[in-house]
Amino acid sequence: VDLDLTEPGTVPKRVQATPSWLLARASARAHKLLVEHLSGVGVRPYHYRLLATLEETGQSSQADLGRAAHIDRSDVVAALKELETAGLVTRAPDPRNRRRNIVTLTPDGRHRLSAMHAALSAAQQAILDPLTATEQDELVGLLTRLTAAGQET
Amino acid sequence: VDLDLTEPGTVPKRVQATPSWLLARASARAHKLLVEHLSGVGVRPYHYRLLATLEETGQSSQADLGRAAHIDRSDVVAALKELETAGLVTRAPDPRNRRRNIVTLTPDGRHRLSAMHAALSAAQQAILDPLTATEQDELVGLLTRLTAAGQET
DNA sequence: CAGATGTCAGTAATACTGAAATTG
DNA sequence: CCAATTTCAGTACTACTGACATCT
Repeated sequence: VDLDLTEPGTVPKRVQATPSWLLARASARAHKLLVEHLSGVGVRPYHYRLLATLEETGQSSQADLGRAAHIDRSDVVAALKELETAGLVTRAPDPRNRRRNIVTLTPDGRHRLSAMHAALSAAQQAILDPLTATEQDELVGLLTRLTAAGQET
Repeated sequence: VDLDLTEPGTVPKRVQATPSWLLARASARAHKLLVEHLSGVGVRPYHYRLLATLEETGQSSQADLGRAAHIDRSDVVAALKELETAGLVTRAPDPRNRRRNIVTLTPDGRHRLSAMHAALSAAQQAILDPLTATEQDELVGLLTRLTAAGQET
């Protein structure tokens, strides 16, 4: 490919230093690295977020899962269907509230989660690699403040 | 069972502080704000990048435009078609190289660009609003280093 | 011939909207 | 009736791939 979207210098001057552009580029790079690392374990970011949420909170309904993992309920359906096909989770109707599905991590799903955690860590290291340890902490702090502010709106 | 969505800690602990997650959230928020501001002027980010590039570099071919604006040439085709329909640019075959189309900003396009520049500025201010001036500079600096490092991958 | 260009069709992934059916 | 849940269908934006015809 002759088009390198991570290269910063050729974009219009009015765009070049804008936070929206820098965030888009940094996020695209991070996402690419994350997808690459997770694909080695056979999952996408959506899958991992759902599985990690499930591991942390135990059984839960799809709606609760989606809220906790920050994934829209309609997207949860599709991702969960794939995870069920892959044998990483099971879904069963909740006898106490028959609108709900109880989603449960299978032993195999729990097993493979450790490899996913490792892949996540490796991806984060690759993402932050160009920065010093101090800069990494600064960036995480600033981004945390920025995203915390966007949570209510 | 009931999860509070307004609290910032709803995502799994393993994901919560990861740069990939923070960058994704921050970028999504920035993109949303940018789209909202630009939609007031009737364009999407792709359109603006192309128009701003055209204004800066003057006439150019679609391939050159795409490289300068960091947009794939196949996506340039679609966006340019929309801009031509809207009367913001014109396309004419290059007599000196008949593979190429020469893309030119129309007077109307040039006129409406100033409103787009204003929309871009407003979006950036909204994006950085939760941070102090010092933090804003820090963030831009860190993101610039991060994206500059992704050049060769 | 290789290589650039414009074009089209299609896909991937995140994110979101609207609506329907079921249940509480 | 109203609200929550699951599900499906569809859209928006970015990003990318493969292919093809044309032209240098």
